[in-house]
Amino acid sequence: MPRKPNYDRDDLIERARDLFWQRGWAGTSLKDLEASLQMKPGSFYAAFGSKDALFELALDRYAADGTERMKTLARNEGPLPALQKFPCMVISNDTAPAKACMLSKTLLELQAHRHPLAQKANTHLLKMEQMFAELFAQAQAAGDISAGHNPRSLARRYQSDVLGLRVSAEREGVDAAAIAGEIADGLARL
Amino acid sequence: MPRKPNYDRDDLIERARDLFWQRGWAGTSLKDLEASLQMKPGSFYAAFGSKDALFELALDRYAADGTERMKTLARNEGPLPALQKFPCMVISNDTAPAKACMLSKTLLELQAHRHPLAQKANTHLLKMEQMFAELFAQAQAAGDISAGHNPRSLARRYQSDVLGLRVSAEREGVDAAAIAGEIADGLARL
DNA sequence: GGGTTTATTGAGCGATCACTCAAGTATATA
DNA sequence: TATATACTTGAGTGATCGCTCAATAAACCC
Repeated sequence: MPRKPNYDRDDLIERARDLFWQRGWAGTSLKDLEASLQMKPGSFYAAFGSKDALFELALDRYAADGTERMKTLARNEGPLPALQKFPCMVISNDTAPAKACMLSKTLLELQAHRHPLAQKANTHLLKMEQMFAELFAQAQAAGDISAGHNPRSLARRYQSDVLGLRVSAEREGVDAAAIAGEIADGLARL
Repeated sequence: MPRKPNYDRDDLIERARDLFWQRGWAGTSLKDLEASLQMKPGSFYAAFGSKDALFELALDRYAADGTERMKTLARNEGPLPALQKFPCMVISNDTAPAKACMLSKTLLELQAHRHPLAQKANTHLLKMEQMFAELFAQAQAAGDISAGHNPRSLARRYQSDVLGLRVSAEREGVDAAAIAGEIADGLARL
């Protein structure tokens, strides 16, 4: 004999992700969340338990979306073209709340406090790196990249470059698209 | 007929820089600063005016130190070796409060709020980029790097890579030294 | 040493933080 | 329709935020 909530939970998590992604953990207050999610404190805490718990859901959602976008790209265009297009893609989305990666923002903000969410971000970054490594291995198997390289090393460097690109894209007066192009060109020469 | 302060202002700024660098703007409270600087609120505000004002001094100090370290390196070893050794240097300093760049941390944390300190970080990053461009131009003039490249483009890419490296160095389980080595190797092939 | 000037102290300011809970409201089943 | 079971509301919690200021202490000039 229950009563259904009058909101879409996934939609709320998505809106929370956008807020947290853009403003960070400390930079997003419950007042901000209440305004964006159109929820009063009581509903908020009944639905999510705490600000941290919602942030974790948002982080999981962010990582899952990123992984899925990359895998879709690889399925449609092949491993190497996907790796080449991904950098440009992540900084070109003007509707996204930020250019920088939410995982790296979370890591940089909370790592010093040894906050569990920083550990969570760390884990997601590692999974992303492993996905990149698989794509590099597939590109090697397809003969698109020389087999002499270690896929895990390539992935480590690639991810580092993309994180740098996305920090640079957050700056003003920097042609991030040019950097993305250089990263793509670099992959073609491997 | 004044009374001298019983502290060394530069030393206080340095300690504040370390705190802000490690914990970020929102992550560093006045209580933290009071404890680290050994100052009561009254003295703190008499000396610095506000938390933001001290953060700005700390940011200026951080940028000046980084610039000086790089210029010293270039004076002692030449432009190209300096550019090659810098990435390894910034992530190897175990006494530093953090691996990541304070300017990029500040940018990522405060850019969304259009906080003046984010603009300040932006400006410092641009000056650093210009310094890198000068070093690339000098390396080209010395014949160490092919003259075909645009020094400003090289600097833009180099800085992006170093920022990415320093984010990666903040993670656990990532061999950042290996990435630094790859960046250095890449410069040798230009 | 007296007088002036400045540094230091620390209790406490209003605002905001994340969060709670009792009361009220809507929806399902019986 | 009656009742049980959620969900929603919003005033209000203690804690902490950045910061103020009147009182006190110390160092300088004469």
